[in-house]
Amino acid sequence: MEKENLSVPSSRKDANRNVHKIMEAAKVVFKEKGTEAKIEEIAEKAGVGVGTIYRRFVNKERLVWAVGMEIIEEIRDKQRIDVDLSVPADQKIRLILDEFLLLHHKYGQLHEMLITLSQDTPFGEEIRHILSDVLQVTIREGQEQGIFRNEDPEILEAFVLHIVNASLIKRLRSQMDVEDIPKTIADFVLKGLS
Amino acid sequence: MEKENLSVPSSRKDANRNVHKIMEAAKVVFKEKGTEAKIEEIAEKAGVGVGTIYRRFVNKERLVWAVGMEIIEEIRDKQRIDVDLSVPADQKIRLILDEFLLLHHKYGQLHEMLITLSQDTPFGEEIRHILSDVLQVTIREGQEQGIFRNEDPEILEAFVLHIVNASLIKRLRSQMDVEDIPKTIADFVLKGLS
Amino acid sequence: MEKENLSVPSSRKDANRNVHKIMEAAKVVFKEKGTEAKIEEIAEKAGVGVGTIYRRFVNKERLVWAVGMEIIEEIRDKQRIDVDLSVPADQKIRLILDEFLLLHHKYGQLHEMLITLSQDTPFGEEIRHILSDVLQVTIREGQEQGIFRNEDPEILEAFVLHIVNASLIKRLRSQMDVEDIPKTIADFVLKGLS
Amino acid sequence: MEKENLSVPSSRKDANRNVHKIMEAAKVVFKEKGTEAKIEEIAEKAGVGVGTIYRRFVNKERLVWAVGMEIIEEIRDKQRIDVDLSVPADQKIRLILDEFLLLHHKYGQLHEMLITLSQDTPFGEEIRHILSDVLQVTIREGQEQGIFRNEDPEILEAFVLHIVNASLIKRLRSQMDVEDIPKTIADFVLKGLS
DNA sequence: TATGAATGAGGCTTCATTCAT
DNA sequence: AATGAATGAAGCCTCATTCAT
Repeated sequence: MEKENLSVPSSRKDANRNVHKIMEAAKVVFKEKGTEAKIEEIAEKAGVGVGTIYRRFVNKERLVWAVGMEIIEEIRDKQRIDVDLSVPADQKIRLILDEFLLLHHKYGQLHEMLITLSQDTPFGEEIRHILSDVLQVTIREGQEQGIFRNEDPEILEAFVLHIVNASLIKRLRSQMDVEDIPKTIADFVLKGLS
Repeated sequence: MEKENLSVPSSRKDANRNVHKIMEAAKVVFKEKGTEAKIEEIAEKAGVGVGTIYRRFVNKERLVWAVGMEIIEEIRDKQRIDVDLSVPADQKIRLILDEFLLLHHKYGQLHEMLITLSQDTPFGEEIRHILSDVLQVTIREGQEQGIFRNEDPEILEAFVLHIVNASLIKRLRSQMDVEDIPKTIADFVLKGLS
Repeated sequence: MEKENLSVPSSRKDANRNVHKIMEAAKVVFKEKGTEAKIEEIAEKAGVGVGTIYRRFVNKERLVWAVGMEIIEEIRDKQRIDVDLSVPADQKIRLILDEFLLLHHKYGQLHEMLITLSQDTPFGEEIRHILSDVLQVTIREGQEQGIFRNEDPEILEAFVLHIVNASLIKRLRSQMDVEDIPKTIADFVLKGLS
Repeated sequence: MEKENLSVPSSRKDANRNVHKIMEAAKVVFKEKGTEAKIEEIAEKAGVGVGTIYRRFVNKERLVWAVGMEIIEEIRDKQRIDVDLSVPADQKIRLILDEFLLLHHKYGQLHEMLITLSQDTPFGEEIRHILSDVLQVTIREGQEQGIFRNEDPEILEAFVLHIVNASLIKRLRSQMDVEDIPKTIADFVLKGLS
């Protein structure tokens, strides 16, 4: 599915500048309040009128999707870099998880939004695919290297993806130093994979 | 915190029958739609007027809590039985996870509700405590038996609890037979613990 | 209009005892909250069920009327005693005002209720008549004694009645000692009459 | 307290036109039904949607305040003109009372609303102050001119203010010609002051 | 007859979406 | 094209009144 289906395209530069402002504002507000965030608040933070949002995004749902997709892509881009390194698969998993955790720190509530999106919407397939891609490649790599067990990579990937979750992190934060969390999670995941 | 804080108590049979009908309807509707469920819909499904719900539950939030607590207790009761068996700790973990998964199958969206509840409400502490109790005992048991590694039991328990999650299960359902899910999850968890 | 029109009559003693309990409770609650008072609160204070109130008083309005009428009659009875004394009319007015103020102290918000009742309901005529009766007699007396001016007694009486008002008293309370209020009001009224 | 606290300000012409329409409609409806008036009815009479009212007035209470304040100010403005005339204090009182009575005729139930407002809300102080201001100045003037007695002006003012009351006027209307009411009230008040 | 649980119309308020400027 | 004011359906909750026990 193309980006054009999410935000209405325009040839004007200022219009596209607005789309960008709206997306940035939406990220900030969705991060704090999740899908409950009000359109008006996003408009205010973006410095545009609500009407402008509706000119660019057919409805609230589409804006949510658009924001979700952008983050997904941000995630993928970072992971791509990790996956191209020449280190053992378990090292890569650690790196990928680190990226994930950074993004969680950055996007808060948005993670939940993505999970919901990936389940309930027509974009689900797309989102799942993007997120899975890099992880599965790495898992297969690990299996070939004999580091990971021979379970279906898709399934292992589902576990990994699921573990890197805002609510788990929140929970762990109350029980350990924040900087230890990535290692702890990676340890658990890698044991699960082995 | 006492149950009386959740539903207004009454000595009358008919009143309590209605409380029961409301709770059952709420479970069904919450299962489908989560906290977004409308009071009117619950009332209709319960076969009572909205006023009846408000007579027994101060507001919607309290009804959510009440339903949550009841499920939590249902979970605990089942787990208690497992934990008293004389089998190795890893066996118990498998059993406990089986129970969990059955309940997830039964309660759907309600799981998300519980997670949210356990984070944001005054009942959180209580809920976390109930859910943790049995698991931690078993984890400690496993550590004494030398089956599980010596990480802080609270942290291990957080992982286990987190993995048994509606969205993971939903995801796995699209990739494997439903009856295989419990074993797959248990395998992953037990590896993570070992 | 007869009392029977207000509370449904009953031959049973316990029923009449309930009417009494309800009326007393209603007075207390109306005093505090005015007509906004909830039936359930009155029932609770009376120690009866709401159903019992509705058995005796067709609806809330009738209960309000009944309470109003009873107070009106209490007022009249006290005034009757004053008016039969053999003192000059201005003395009597002072005494009558004293009674009024005592009742205001006793009944608070109910005074406003009576005012409203006397204007908007079929009982208005009756209430006005009872309240006016004694005052007008005294005013006429004063006019015959040459103490009061010869304005229409009904009109003078309207002024007197109006001045003895909960909100005025409340206001004065913030500016003078409570025990001085009756005299201050009486002074003003008597000047107005002279 | 500033007007901005009552209605949300806006620089747009159409918005302010609506605020005006809402206030006018509210005056009319409050006049008839007092605070019990329904928001929907006001919206309908104003020819706007309910949402429009809520865009400008945080809640119903604020709308009541806003209407109250506007009337209070209308009263004060008229009184200011009277008080600046060079006539004896008793003449001024007559004029001020005339204004009051005109406004009562115009605003009906709203008078009760103002009384309640001046007692129970954060605006009370402000309202009392505005209403008192002019009257007290005139009373003091009369005392200096030897026309009024030397009672505390605040107290005398309380009486005057209290007498000019919707319910008294309503009552008098049933007993005399409407055009005679102002004189009758003024006569009584001035006697009370002398 | 007395009880209090049940009812549901009706009120307040919110917010995604539309539309006039 | 951009704005933000306007809209109104829809949700939560209250409470006078009814009705089953």
